[in-house]
Parts: sequence; structure tokens; C-alpha cells
Amino acid sequence: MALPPQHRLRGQRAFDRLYRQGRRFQGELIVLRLLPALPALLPCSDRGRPQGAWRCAVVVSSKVSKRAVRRNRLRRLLHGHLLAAAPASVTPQWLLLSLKPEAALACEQRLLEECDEILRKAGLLR
RNA sequence: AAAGCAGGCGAGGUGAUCGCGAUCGGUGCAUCGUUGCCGGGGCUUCGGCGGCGGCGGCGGUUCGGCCGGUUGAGGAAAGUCCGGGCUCCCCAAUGGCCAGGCCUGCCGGGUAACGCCCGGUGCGGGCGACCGUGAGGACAGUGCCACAGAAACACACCGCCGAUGGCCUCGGUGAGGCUUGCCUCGCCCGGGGCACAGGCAAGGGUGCAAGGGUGCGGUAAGAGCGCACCAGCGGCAUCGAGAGGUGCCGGCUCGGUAAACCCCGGCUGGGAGCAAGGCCAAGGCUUCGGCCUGCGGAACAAGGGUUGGCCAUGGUCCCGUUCCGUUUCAAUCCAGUGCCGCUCGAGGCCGCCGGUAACGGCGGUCCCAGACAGAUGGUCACCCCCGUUGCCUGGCCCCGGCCCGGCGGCGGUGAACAGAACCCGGCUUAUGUCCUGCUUUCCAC
Repeated sequence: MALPPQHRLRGQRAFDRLYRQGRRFQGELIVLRLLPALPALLPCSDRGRPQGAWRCAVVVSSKVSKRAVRRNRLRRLLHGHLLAAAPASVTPQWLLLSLKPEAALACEQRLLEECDEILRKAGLLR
């Protein structure tokens, strides 16, 4: 399951800004970075689109698993979960979910619970 | 039936649905251009001027929205171990000589090329189907061969012999001497002994390796010293395109190591890699004439620069000289994808022909992923597959079990290895199922 374009975060500058200035929420398996949306930093093709309430990117580095298949499965899993339990906020927000290396060992259920928990901590889920 | 050997297909199928990436078409929501009307209102030299909002007409579709169609991972996409294409840099990558480099190394063929593939030869392994092979040269030279061992290019420790020579002794015989049965000297004489000279390399021992092997003869003992067979070397004949095969003859013999230097043959310009590389060129000063730094284009070739070195040839790549052009609206992504490169290719499929094959030729046909924080996924149904179980038909017999087929129930699972990132050809590694052919052994008829 992949995210629809209006919820996908793209562009080098958007990621640079998130890594430098995003508020960080540490979990056991996941790190969340949060930033109020700045549409000016998006690539042109995304700027013309209607802006959704949130944009999110899931980062699974090769430190989590050397196998690309495993990384793809993890990313799809989280994408699907985000669509099912969408974050809610008054102002548009950008999210960046990075998986820690320990996430490779965790079961799916545990990972999704952690995801919910960290979104709740950031006030994006009631 | 069991054990084994070789090869191949494929990587579940069909449909529905919800998503995602490309692409094509539509729509004209949105947006742009143009134009008409209406509204309020600014400036005004009262002629107008510029601009805002709303509604509508016409035209367009760069980006976005919506609708529909088409299409979307692999046999290894992986490891990055070879070979290329493509791109840039060293000016070119042209010819010659030298130097350097190469795990390049049986023969023939294939290929764009290869260290790859196909076919063959030799050697090795297996009862066999088959499998493996790092397979030039050690009489061009130099080096090395640890430990052990006598000796690792010529050696003799133990051992064997001691024919020949030497010494001792017994006998025979000849000569001489005298004390007349003994002594001395001698010998193309015979026996016995010693192991001194010497001979040997069979056996033992050492070692990865001791210099052809086995057997018979031979000898003092031995030894290719002789002979037979085998192995090796050389010559001749013959077969083969060749590596080599076969046969005959010869003298009988030469340690190993070239993944030691080296010699021979072959190949070879080096480096970086799609984050290659290209496109979007202007900026500053000013006395407002221009000037400077750039960038782009044209012409010139006297001089300088030059791949590991030298020479030659050619060219004009850079430096250089001369001339001309450029400087602005918009935008901010100026870079690691903003755009191109970017997927039509040594391309796939089908047929015919040539070839044992790898492969090639001809004809037809098809267009088949191009993302860029990185698209291929989820769910459901049916078919198919596997396991288990029940019933039925048929067959077998040891008479309640087995086998084949069909139908049904339940369960399992769409599997294992694994995710394109410039593109091809190979190699290697990972990996679940199935099919075909063949070999050996056993059983039944």
C-alpha cells in the first residue's frame, strides 16, 4: 500500500529542513520528526496540488536490513497503517518516520503499536 | 523399486475490486491568452489613462484536478569477479621502435569482445550414465629443494662382493742352502681366510622426491649388462585441419620446482565512471561615451603545451593572436533529478535455411518498467497443486489389505531466494516445485 500523492513528502529541501529543524519524538523502534508544513519548499509539481492536512515520509535505511525486499515491506506496512489511522491536526503538518535498526527484529504488531503511541505523544492522534 | 547422472520448462493461472508509477485520450474543474457586459472606485491637462471584482463568449493545455484506456521487476534484478557499448579527462588515440603490464597459455570453432561458450585431444576419477582439469618451455641461463639423510647433480651410512691387486695361512711345485728334514726365495698352480686397496647400487634406512618399473637371465657381487612386456625419449611411416592417434625401428635414460626469476607465443595507450556528461550566462564599475572579468561565434597556425620514453605524420584541443556578438523580462531548483542523458537494443518472438554444437543468415512480426525520499502492493472468488480422510468402479491376491481412476469433506500454501536505478554479454553465489532422457543393482513376468 503506497501513500497517495497529496500525503507524500518529496524533495531534497523539505527533508533537509525536517532533519535540521523538526521536533523529535524518540520511540524504541521509531523516531518521529515533526514540522509545520512549508509548501514553498516542495518541488514545483507538488506545489500545484491541493494541500492535505499532512504529508509523511517513512525512512528505512539499509542499517535496518540489508535486503531491499525487507525494507520495502516495512515501508508499505507503515504507509498502509498511516492511511488507515490518519494523523489529525488543525494546521498542516509534515512528518518523517525513521526506523531504528532494532525495528528489523520486531514483529509487525509491535511496530504498529509503537507508531500509534508516538503519534499520540506528538498530539496527532487522540 | 532403490541408488545415481545429465538436461530443460517455469517461477502459479483467470477474473473482480481498492491503491501506486508511467503513458495516451477526453474534460475544460482549475489556469492562461483574448474579448464583451456590469459594478464600485483611483488619477486627470476632462480627451482619457491604468487597474480591481463579478458574469459570459472564443481559443489553448506548461504544471495540477477529474474520467477512461494501455502498461508496470528477476532468473538470478544480487555479488560487482571479467568483457564491452556510451561519456568525459590526459590535444588526437594514426604509424614505427623500445620499455612496461597481463592468473593470457592443449587444438579447432563461436562472438562486438572476454579469463566466456561449443566441439575435440591428452591426463585423472567413477562398475557405469558421466564428471574434473592452473594442460607452453626445466638439454637458453640463474636460483631454490627446510627437517631428516651418506648424498637433493651426482652420493656410499648400514649392507653385498672382494673377480683383480694386497696380506695371512695350508698344500703342490721349482731353485738354492745346509745342521738332511728343515729353512730361504720364487710361481701364468690349487684350497682356506682377512676385508687393506678396490668394485656395486640389488636390499635396509632418510625423505614429497634417491633417477625408469616388473620378471627372467647374467655376475665375485651387482647394474639396461642382455632379453620380454610396460612407461619415457628420439626417428620413420601412416591417419587427422590440428591438439594428437596407431604401427615399426633405435640406442637404452635425462631428479623436482616456472602460483621462483626467466624464455617462447598471444593480448595490450592510461584514468575515471550516469553522482559520467550536457542544457537553462551573465556579473561588476561608470563621468552613461564606454571599460573590466566572463560566456558564445568566426578566422589564423609563427611560437609554446603532449599520453611510460623517443621519432614520424596529421590536426587545431588548450595557451596564444585578430575580429564580431552578448548583458534582460521572468523564475529561484543553481543542484545529488529543474530538464536532457533515459531506454529501439550486439532487442524479443515466430518461421525457413546452414552448422554435431556454440552460433550464424534470411523473412515476418512486436514495442515490452523508466522511478528519483525512489512506483509492481492489499483483499476476495474460481481453477490448478500438495497432504489427509470418506465413498464408488475396476484389478490383484495370502480375504482384508494393496494399487489405479473418479467424486466429496477438511486442512495447507500461493510459497524458496529475492526488488530494476545508464545499457548489454558472461561468470559466481542464493533458492522451492515439476518434467524428460540415461546408468547401475535388485525383484516379477
